[in-house]
Amino acid sequence: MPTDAAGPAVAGAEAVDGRVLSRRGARTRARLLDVSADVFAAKGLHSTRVDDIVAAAASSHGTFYLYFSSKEDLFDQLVTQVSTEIQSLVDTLPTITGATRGRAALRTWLGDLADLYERRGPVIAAWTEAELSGERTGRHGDDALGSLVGGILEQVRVPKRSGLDPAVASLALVIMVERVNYYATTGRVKVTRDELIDTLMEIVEAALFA
Amino acid sequence: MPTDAAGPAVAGAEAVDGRVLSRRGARTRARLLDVSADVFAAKGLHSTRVDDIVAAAASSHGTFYLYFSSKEDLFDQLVTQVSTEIQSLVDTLPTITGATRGRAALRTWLGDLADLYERRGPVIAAWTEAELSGERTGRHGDDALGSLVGGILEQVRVPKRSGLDPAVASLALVIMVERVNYYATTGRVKVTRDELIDTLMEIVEAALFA
Amino acid sequence: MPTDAAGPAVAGAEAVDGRVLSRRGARTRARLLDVSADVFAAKGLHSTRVDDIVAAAASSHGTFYLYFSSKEDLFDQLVTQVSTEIQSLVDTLPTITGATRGRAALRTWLGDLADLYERRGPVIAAWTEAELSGERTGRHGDDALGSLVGGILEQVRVPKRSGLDPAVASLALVIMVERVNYYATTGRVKVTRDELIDTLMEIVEAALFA
Amino acid sequence: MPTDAAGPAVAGAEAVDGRVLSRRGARTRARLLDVSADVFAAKGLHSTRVDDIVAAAASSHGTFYLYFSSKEDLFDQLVTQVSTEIQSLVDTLPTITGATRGRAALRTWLGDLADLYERRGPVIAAWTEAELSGERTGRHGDDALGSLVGGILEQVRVPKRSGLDPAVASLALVIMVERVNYYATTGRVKVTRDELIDTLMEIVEAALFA
DNA sequence: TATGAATGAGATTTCATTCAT
DNA sequence: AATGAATGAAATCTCATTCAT
Repeated sequence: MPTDAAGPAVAGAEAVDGRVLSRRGARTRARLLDVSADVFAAKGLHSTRVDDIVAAAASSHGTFYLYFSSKEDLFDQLVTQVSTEIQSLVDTLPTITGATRGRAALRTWLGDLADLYERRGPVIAAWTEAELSGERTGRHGDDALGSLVGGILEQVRVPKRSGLDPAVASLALVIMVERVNYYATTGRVKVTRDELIDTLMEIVEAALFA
Repeated sequence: MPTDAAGPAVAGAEAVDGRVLSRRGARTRARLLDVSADVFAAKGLHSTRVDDIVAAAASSHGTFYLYFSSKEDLFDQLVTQVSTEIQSLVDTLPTITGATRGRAALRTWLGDLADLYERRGPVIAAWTEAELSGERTGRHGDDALGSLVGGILEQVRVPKRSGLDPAVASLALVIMVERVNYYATTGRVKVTRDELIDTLMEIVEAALFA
Repeated sequence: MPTDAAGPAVAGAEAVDGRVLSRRGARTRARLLDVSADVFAAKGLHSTRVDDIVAAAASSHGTFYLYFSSKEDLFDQLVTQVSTEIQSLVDTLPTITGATRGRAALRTWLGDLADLYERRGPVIAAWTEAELSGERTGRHGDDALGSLVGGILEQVRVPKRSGLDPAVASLALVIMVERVNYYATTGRVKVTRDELIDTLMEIVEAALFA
Repeated sequence: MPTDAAGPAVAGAEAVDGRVLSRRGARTRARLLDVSADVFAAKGLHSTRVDDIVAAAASSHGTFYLYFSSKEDLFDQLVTQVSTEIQSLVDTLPTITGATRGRAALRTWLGDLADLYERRGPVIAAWTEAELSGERTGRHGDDALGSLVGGILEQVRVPKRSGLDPAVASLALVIMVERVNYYATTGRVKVTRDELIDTLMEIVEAALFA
C-alpha cells in the first residue's frame, strides 16, 4: 500500500530518469529553472555554482540532480525555452519590401523583440557567454544571434545598392538591434523603450531604403 | 653590488616583485603573453588553464608565476595592451560633421578598426567574455565597447532628427561596427575586408545623414 | 520547506558557510579536529599536510573544506578549545597569601594543570610553534603562556623581598611550571606525575615564602 | 693567464664543494649567515624564504647555493655557532655546593647567560621552533635546552630534600632561567638586566638551599 | 665568483556530482 | 521526493633548488 503523497502526474515535465513528475516535483523543477536565470544574471554563467542555484531555490544538491543531469543540462533547458521564443518571434517577422510597406508592422515587431529581451535578456547574456567560452550547448547548433539572423535574412529584401552587400547589411542591422536591446536590458544604455525603438527604426529604414 | 651577468635590463617589463627584467626574462614574459592570446582564442577564457598556456609557451608553472601573479593578472596585462591600442585609434577618429565632409577619413578609420580587430579580435572576445561573467578586469573601468563609444560620442555630431536620439544612435552604430568586425574576425561572417567596410560606411552614412 | 531527512541538528557545530550540522556532520567535524591534534603532535604543525589529517580521519579533502576554511582555521578552532580550558583553570586558581594558606589548594591546582597538559600538551606544543613562527592564530590575542600568566598575576601576591621583583618572579615561576609540564608531556623529562608536582610545589613555596 | 680577482684564500670557510674560499667568497658567506639570523628573527624559521635571505644580503639564489647545500644547511651552521657558545658557557659553570659557596660566581654566570641570550636569542628561538616542528637539525643531537641541562646537572648538587627530586628540580630551574632569558630577549618580559638576574638568583637560591 | 631565470614536485583549495538516509 | 554529507579529480599557486650565462 504505497502512499502517493506526491500527488498526480504532471505532463511535460520529466525527471532525469524519464519518470513523469508529480505536481510537487514539477513545481520544484520549475523553481530551479526560474531562479537559475536570476542567478546566472547576477553572477554570470561561469561564476554560478550549483550551490548558488539550490540555495536561491531553497532546495538541495540531491534534488537538483533529480531533475537535471548536470549543470549544463539545466542551462540547455533554459536556452531551449528562449530559443523557442526567438523562433516564434522570427516567424512573425513581416515581409519588408519597400519604403513605407510594412513600416508599422516592423515597428511592432521591434517592440516585441524589445519585450523578449526585457524578459530573457539575462539568459541570452549567459548564452552569449557560453558561446564565447567555446562551449557547445548540447542541443543548439545556433547561437542567439544565428537564430535571429537566419530567419530574418529570408524575410527582408535589402535592395541592391552600390557598396552595400545585402547579406552583410542584414547581419549588421540585426546585430545592431540585438546588441542595443541587450545593452538596454543590462542597463548599460539608459534609454526608454520608445526612444530605443524609434531610433532603431530610423536607422534601419535609412539604411535599407536611403 | 651585483654584477650584470644576466644581461642588460629591458625597460617596461617587470616581474611580479617589481624587478626589472633582463632580456631573457622579458622575452619569456612576452612569449607567455603572446601565446596566451592564441590559447584564449582557441579554448575561451574560462576553459584555458595555466597548464595550457605554459605548455603552448614551452615554459613551466613556476616561470608563469614569476611574471604574473595569477591567470587574471596575465589577462589584465593582455587587456591593457589592447585597451591602449583602442584608445589610440579613438584619438585618431576624424571629426564628422556633414555628408561628404570627412568621408574619406571615416573610411580610412573604419579600415584601421578592421585591422585592429584582425589582430586583436581574440583578446577582445575574451575580454567580452570576462565582462559577461561579471568579472572586473582589475584596472579597466571600461569594457571593450565603452572604450570605443566613449571617445566616439565626442567626435561624431549626429544631427538631430525627429525620432532619432543622437546618443542612442551613436551607440547603436558603434555597437554595430564593433560587433560586425568582431563576428568577421571570429569567422562567423564570411565577407572580405572591403565589402565589410563598404557596407558599414553605407549604413553609417545613411543613418547619419539620411 | 526542507524535511529533516539528514538527522537532527547539533548545537555548536557549524560548517564553513554557517550551516548548522546534522549529527553525522558534527561527528565528522569532531573526528577531523580530534585526529588533527594527534597528527600535529606526530609531525609538527608545519610539516602536517591536509592530506595527513584527512587520511588519519579516513575522510577527504572536500570534506575537510566543508568544515574548515583552511588548515589554519582548523588549528584556530583547536587552539580555541584549549584556550578555553586554560582560562577555566586560571579561574579556579586559589588566592595564595602566606606560607601554609592555600597550600593544599595550590597542590590540587598544580595537579589539574598537569592533567591539562597531559591531555592537551601536543596542541599547546603546536600553538607554541605557531607563535615562534610569528603566526598569529586568528582569534587569540594571547599566547599559551600569556593565558596563564595573566590570570595568575592577579591571584598570587608575591611578598616584596630585596632583589625579587614580584612581576618577574611570578612570570618566572609560571614559565617554569608551564614548561616543566610541557616537557613532561613530550616525554623529554622522565618523571612521575607526583614527583613532578611535589618538586614544583617545593620550588614555588621556597621561592615565594623563603 | 688567469686573473685572480677573488684574492687569497681564507682559512676556515668552505664552499659546498669543499673549495677553500677567497676573501671575497668568505665575506659573502659570512654576510649570508649574519643576515639570515635577522631574517629568521623577523619572520620565523618556517616563514623565511631563501628569497628573503638573499634579498636581505643583496645576493642571489645561485650564490646562496654556492655556500650552503640547502636552507637547512645554513641553519645548521647557524645553530652550530650558538651551540658552541652554549657549550663554552656550560664549561665555565662554577661548582655549587652550599648556601654561600659559589654565590658570586653563579651570579656572574647568570649574567654571562643573559649576554648570550641577548646576542643569540633569535637563533635560539628559531632552533626551538625547529625542534617543535620535529625537524632534526642535521648535526645536533641535543636541543637548545639539552645543551644547558646536560652540563649543569653535573655541576650543581641539589641537596636531597623531602619531596624534591634533584634531577627534576635542576631541570625546572634551568628551564626557568632559560625561558625567562628567552622571553626577556624577545621583549615579552619588560625588565632590566639586573632585575632579571637578581630575581633569578633569589629563586634559584631559595629553591636549592631553602 | 656571481647572477637571476627556469624548473617541477608538491601543497592548498574548489566544486560538480554521488550517495546514504 | 528531498536532503546535505561526502567525494576526488582537477585546478591554482609556492618555493627550494638547478642551470645557463
